[in-house]
Amino acid sequence: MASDELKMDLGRIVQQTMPDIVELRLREYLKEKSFRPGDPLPKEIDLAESLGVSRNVVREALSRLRMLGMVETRKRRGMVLARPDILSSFERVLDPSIIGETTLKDIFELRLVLEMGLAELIYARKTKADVEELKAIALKQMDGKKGSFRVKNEIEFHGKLYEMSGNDTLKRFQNMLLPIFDYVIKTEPKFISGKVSHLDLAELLAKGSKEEFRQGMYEHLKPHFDRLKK
Amino acid sequence: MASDELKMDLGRIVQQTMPDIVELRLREYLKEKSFRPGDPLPKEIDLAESLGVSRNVVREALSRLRMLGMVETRKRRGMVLARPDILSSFERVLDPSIIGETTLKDIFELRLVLEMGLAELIYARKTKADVEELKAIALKQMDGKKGSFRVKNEIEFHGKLYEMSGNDTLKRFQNMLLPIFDYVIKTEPKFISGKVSHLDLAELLAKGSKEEFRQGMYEHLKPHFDRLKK
DNA sequence: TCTTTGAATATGTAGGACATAACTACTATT
DNA sequence: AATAGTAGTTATGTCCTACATATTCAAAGA
Repeated sequence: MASDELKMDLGRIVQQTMPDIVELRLREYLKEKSFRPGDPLPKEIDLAESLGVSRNVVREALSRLRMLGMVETRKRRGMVLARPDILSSFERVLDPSIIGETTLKDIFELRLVLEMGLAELIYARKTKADVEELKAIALKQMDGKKGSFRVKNEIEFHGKLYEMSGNDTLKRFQNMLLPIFDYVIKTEPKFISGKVSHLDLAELLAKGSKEEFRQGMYEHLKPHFDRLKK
Repeated sequence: MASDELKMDLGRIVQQTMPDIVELRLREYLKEKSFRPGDPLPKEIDLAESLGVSRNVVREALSRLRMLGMVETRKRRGMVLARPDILSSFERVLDPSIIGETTLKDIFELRLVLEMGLAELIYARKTKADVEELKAIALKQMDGKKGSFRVKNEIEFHGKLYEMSGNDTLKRFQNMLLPIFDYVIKTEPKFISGKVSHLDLAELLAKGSKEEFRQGMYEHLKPHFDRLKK
């Protein structure tokens, strides 16, 4: 029996299957020929013949590209290159119960980094209406007692901050990271919150400087920062 | 002829193909039964029979999951649930020539946000050796004249910063965003650099506070921040 | 000119066949 | 008895054929 160490050192010989290869070749092909979204692709049979594989194999590869949103197919008309949504592929894989411990930690840290850097975009784009809305969200929290409400409100508040960044991709990204945070929070011994509340942050955003706001955010997230390991 | 706007508003009715449905059902199935990495999956024929579809359809769906690294298959032994690498799926889709203009801009902004927030992790984990190495990289730049070297050195410097974050996922993420930045830079009228140089940043990191470093980073990236649109 | 009808075509799905690798159990050899 | 070799079994990998279905295109009809 091979030791785990040996396994680690040598790695596993992963034999490429035909669909793997075809997927790669197709990707190269699209890049080489600099296909643009909307351009039509050769039909399956031609691809199969050119590559010297069965139509089955080509279809498996195409199925992958279709999943990623790179190609769209319609009957009779054939296939066209499409513009993939970069986040939807990400979403498929983001399952906290499958992701490893280390990656989970990395992603949680990523959130901290994002929220500290977010101040730049927020201060470049925030409007009065935004700040008012944020304040309203923060105020709602004062009434809420139940834990489930707290979590929901937490998400709403921070979500609003991302929204204020004016960066849609970022906002969506945060949105799909939520289950991860949720998972991490749940595995924490207890819910710890920093000295700076949501309302404090909203006030800072209304009247304070970018640096003051960031400092406030740091304090708000401090319990998490304190747990960062060297 | 339908206008592009109308198309955008209504979206296209995308008819779900069988592999689409099967992929979804399999994903649900794995979640419901709370499969863990290493657990064996039923064999293809059984899946096909249970779902009432041909083995072909099941294989297309499985091929997708295999691509994402969610399942691994070995002959005779069957399939097992695996731990997907969350970034590899991302990588497949990150082609600047295909991604839309807006998303491209969003991603570039994401970089700015990351580098501003990165200070937190860097200051929590940096070592003397790291700082020295960073300084060495910054010094190399002084000699270089050619543009290609400048870009390479630029990447090396910022890459080192991500590395110092001690967050592997983040570092890899940055690495795969590089082609995007490259693309954005190339479409810029000219290469503009801020007042604060790499060497300045390295010095700040050695002697300055976290806030000073972040301020330096802001100045370094200032040309980009100035171009942020409301 | 507009509508309708039908043929043509590329993808979608099914099902069967066989190759191949890997596991099992058994056999033979020292 | 321990090891090496052998044959059989099994699930995946690949190929092939057939047909359904949607969509386009063009010809026929009003």
